[in-house]
Amino acid sequence: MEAKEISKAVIKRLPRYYRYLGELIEENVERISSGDLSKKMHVTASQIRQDLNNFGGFGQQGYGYNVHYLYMEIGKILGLDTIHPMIIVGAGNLGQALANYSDFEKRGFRLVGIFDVNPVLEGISVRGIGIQMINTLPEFLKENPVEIAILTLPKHKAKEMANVLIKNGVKAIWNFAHIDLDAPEDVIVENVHLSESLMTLSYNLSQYRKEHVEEKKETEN
Amino acid sequence: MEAKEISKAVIKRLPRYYRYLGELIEENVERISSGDLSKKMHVTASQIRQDLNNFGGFGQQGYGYNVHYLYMEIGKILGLDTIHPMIIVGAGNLGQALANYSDFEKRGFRLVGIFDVNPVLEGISVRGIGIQMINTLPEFLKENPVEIAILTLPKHKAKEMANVLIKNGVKAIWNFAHIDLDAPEDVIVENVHLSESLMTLSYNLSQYRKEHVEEKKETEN
DNA sequence: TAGATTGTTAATCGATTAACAATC
DNA sequence: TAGATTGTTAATCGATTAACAATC
Repeated sequence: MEAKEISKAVIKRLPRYYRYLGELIEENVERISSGDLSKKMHVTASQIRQDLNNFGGFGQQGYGYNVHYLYMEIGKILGLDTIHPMIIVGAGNLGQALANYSDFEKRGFRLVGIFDVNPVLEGISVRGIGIQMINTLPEFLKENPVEIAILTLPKHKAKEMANVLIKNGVKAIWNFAHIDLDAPEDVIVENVHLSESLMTLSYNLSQYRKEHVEEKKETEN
Repeated sequence: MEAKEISKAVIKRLPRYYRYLGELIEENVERISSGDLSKKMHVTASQIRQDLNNFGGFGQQGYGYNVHYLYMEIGKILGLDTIHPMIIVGAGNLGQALANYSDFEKRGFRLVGIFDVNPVLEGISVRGIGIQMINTLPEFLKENPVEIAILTLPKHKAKEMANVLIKNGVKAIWNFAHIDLDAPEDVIVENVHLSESLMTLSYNLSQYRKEHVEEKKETEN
């Protein structure tokens, strides 16, 4: 049985399904059809059924999908049924903001350490976790199982520290630095490039304006 | 002359080209061919040429692309040649982290106000800008031109405030709240759903493990 | 001019949507 | 059983890659 590769596009949509299903649970909705869900989410029913069927038949003909069951199943697919020990590397504003993000904990992402290069920050406690100096990191990784490292260091330091993380067995890096890390293929890298997101917004803004300056031309047609 | 719609996929790649070109400028590289750039960026040369030709012929046969010229042109396409006045709505950890992000300023994104609902924060200054109470926002928007609002409020407050922003003429929302805003089509919304990004990482991590637990099966083939 | 490399058309590949038989 | 809705195959659409003539 070949492990059929699931496309990145599908995977990116899973968390959004998960979110909507969570909301439906809060509203005490017990079942939903792909048709109804598609209206809520502004996607096609076909896409929902195709996406889900990559992972198995979660629905039932004539009935639809059981909301709670589907929620749990997608949770499992996303790996939210296990605890993921996590460290933050870079305790600046963004690092600290993420440390304070209690939602992650709920989903099994457990913060176990915070590290920085700046001695001024040493010992300062964020959400009960003291900031440690980065030279203690290799030892820490030997003694504590860590799956995910959140990399919130400025870009000139990020590349170097990424290598330390990888060398010491971290299996995934959530990268907020504005660089492309070149990690071996057994290390997962997920990038959050905020400035690129803002530029995309800026593009759309500029584009919209251009189109509407040209509204006069439309009247000629 | 019809305004041919440019695909979202292309637009998302533009900031990355921009970033690599910026690096090339720092390395004093004057020109580059699509072939060489493709190796650096791990994409196909074909894609680079196709992408760029959506916006015009920036290169020259037999020569390649002038790095500085292309950098400037992509900057213009992304709207980085103009100033975008910007406010932050939600002065929690993330809001403050973004306020402290000096890189945005360099690209023309100028922070002109910070707002929150929490009276404890009133008057506290972040990067020289005092946090204001959110009820002063409509008046502020009347007196100050604001293009972009960064929405870093918890989700239950975010929807409501998004409506206030839209009603008062904000043209774009950079949304960090875990909800889908339904804005009119003349308001640009760019979402940064951090928890969804982390779930994608978690999926890839779990998936990788599953595949490598099954490595034993591979030996049977 | 000859060599290099673009701009662009054509071919391929993958993702989305539509359709419908299977089935609860 | 009849109606509803899935799971899945087939059709369409769009994006990526390959190829090459145009041209610097």
